[in-house]
Amino acid sequence: MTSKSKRLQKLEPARPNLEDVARLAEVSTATVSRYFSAPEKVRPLLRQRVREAVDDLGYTPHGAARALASQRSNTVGAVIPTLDNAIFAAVVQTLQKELSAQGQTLLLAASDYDPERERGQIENLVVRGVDGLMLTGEAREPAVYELLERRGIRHVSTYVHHPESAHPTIGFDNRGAMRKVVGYLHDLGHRSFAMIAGIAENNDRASERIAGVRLSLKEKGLILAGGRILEGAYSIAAGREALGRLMDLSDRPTAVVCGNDVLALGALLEARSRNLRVPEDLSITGFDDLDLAREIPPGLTTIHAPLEEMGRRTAAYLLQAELDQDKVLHAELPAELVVRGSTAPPPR
Amino acid sequence: MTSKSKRLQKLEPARPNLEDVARLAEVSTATVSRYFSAPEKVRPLLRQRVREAVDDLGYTPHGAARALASQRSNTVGAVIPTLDNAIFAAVVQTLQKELSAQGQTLLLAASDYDPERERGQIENLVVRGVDGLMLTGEAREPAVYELLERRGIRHVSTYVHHPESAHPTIGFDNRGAMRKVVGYLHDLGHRSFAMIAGIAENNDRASERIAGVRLSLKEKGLILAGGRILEGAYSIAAGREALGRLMDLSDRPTAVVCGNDVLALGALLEARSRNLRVPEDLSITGFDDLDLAREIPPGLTTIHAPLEEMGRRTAAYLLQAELDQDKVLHAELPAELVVRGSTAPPPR
DNA sequence: ACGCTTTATGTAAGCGCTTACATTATTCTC
DNA sequence: GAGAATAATGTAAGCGCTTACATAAAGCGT
Repeated sequence: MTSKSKRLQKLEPARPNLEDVARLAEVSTATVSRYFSAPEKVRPLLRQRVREAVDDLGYTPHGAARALASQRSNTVGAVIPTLDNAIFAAVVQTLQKELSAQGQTLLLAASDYDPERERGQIENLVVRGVDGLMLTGEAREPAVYELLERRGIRHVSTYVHHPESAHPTIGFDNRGAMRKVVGYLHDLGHRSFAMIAGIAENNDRASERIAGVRLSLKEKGLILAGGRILEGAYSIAAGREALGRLMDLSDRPTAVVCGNDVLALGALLEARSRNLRVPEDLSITGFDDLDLAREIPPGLTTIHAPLEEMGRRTAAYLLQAELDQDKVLHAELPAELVVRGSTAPPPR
Repeated sequence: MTSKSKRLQKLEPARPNLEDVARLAEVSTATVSRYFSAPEKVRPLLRQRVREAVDDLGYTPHGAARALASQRSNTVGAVIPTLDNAIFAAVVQTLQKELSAQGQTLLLAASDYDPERERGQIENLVVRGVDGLMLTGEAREPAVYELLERRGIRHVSTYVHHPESAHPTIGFDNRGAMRKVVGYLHDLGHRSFAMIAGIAENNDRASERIAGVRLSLKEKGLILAGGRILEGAYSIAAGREALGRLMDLSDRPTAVVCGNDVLALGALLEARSRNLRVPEDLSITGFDDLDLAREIPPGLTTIHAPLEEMGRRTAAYLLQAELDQDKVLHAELPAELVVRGSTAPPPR
């Protein structure tokens, strides 16, 4: 008497379910279920019958029902700031591939660098029942981590390495990497520095990079004055504009350290359009090592961010069967300096 | 007597469910359910009680249960070739934003330009119960569309405009756009053309772009000989290499039409490193209009692909409540020629 | 205050699957 | 070939929610 049985079958070809398959194959629903989740447990003869019934009916399992009954979603979430930046796109790309190779699916959300929105996205993914969650950076309210822990959802902060943190991290040492950059430039003889940074607010990677530059300059007895550290969105235009402002200073820096390759690229292009020679007149460095860094003349000296490896490790961690309960994962991936043509000793 | 009730509550803080909330708030489960899906239907007093119970227990709805009971997942899927290419990343980014503004979540999959894998990804998303699906291009086996139709899953092919197709499309006219490019170059006086294309196999966008160039040259009485059309992966390196080969030809082209901006960028860089002047010695065009196209000197003449609009329209279409049953959507978005510095009349 | 409509709440039947446990068939062991 | 051990099935109880429908409460016109 349900609305379903009332109508003629021809009018309602209703999505077939496990029971329909079971009936047609003359087995129980349990067997059909096993056919999908553990085929080796069902006798070849029945396996064959089930297979035929499935094909006949065009049956497809119902993911939500499966998730509800089994309490597993085979779904992993990722919250990144934006896909507009290749470094996030690359990691998501790898993550997606690895997950999909293991029969998992990726739920993706972008926060646009807004902590409120990020929190909403995370909560949403929790509701969707993700089994694991990749986060970008580690700076967020404790309440968020509490939720994740209460629900027992495995999670990991990426793009950072915080060995002392209570939450797992997979990434690299942003400060340390900038130290390498500054050390290298200092060794070349540079004493007049400036930095074009990403926007530090709500972005621990950006602020750690700034801190890295600040601190290592300090160690060398140098100070990064207020006007010599400019923050901008990660865009070529922002890089251009910032370099323009630095070059308009009466006391021009000889080395400009950029928070990422996109800013550095903007700086490079602006320098060129001002007829400044890079690296003879001015050294410029980036961070990330995008494809373009290698290709664009004169080649951008930068830090190589191990994006693929990060994606792979993240996938592996989130899918790992057993977790060492007493030890929080802190995987440090190497972020090495790649010297190319955009750096040289300062002009006399 | 279930394993749950056997244990002490302290040992098992078990995820609270609707019933727990209902009990604590002294209302029925239906009311709690309504509190979430239609709060205006529950009296303020009860609303308050429910809210408190939810907070007290730290309750979070269970997405799979919800999806199962309501037969809606509030989830939309997208299958793209790869995120490594900014044009897909940009659309996914917009799509994600728009969906998330409507309380929907994005399930993402990448096919790596492999039809088999794409099919698997689509099937997987269907199992996951996506309410809608964004596809890239339109070339795929009929069986895939049949599945989608049988399950009543709304879907749309993007990056193409095929007004005659039985499946909805939202995109631009790849052939027509290339016509504009060729027409423009021809008007400038070019008669010797070459093309650096993306790999056409399994990629209707790439092959339509090739066809567009071929056909419009033909209309002008010109032929694109075999050796003058090179296919390569969408990478700077491939663009470089291809331009190198073209320039090694005895009969060099004066205009090189590229299948996308990345290839064009490679071509541009290679030209520069060969001391060829662009556009004086050689005109180069791209397709997509990435940020970089505007920034890189001398500025890349290219086709502007309306990526944001495509993402927005796709989201709108997939979320639309009612669909006009008798009319298949074919939204053509404008793909205009953007003239910049990389093109000029051919050298004498 | 009375019936009538409108609005708010509760009851309970599923949604389609998984899986513990019971039952039955098969394979060994000697 | 009997009995034990093992493997293959089946039975049925949920998983946590939504929603049609029944019921109760509130509002309203006169």
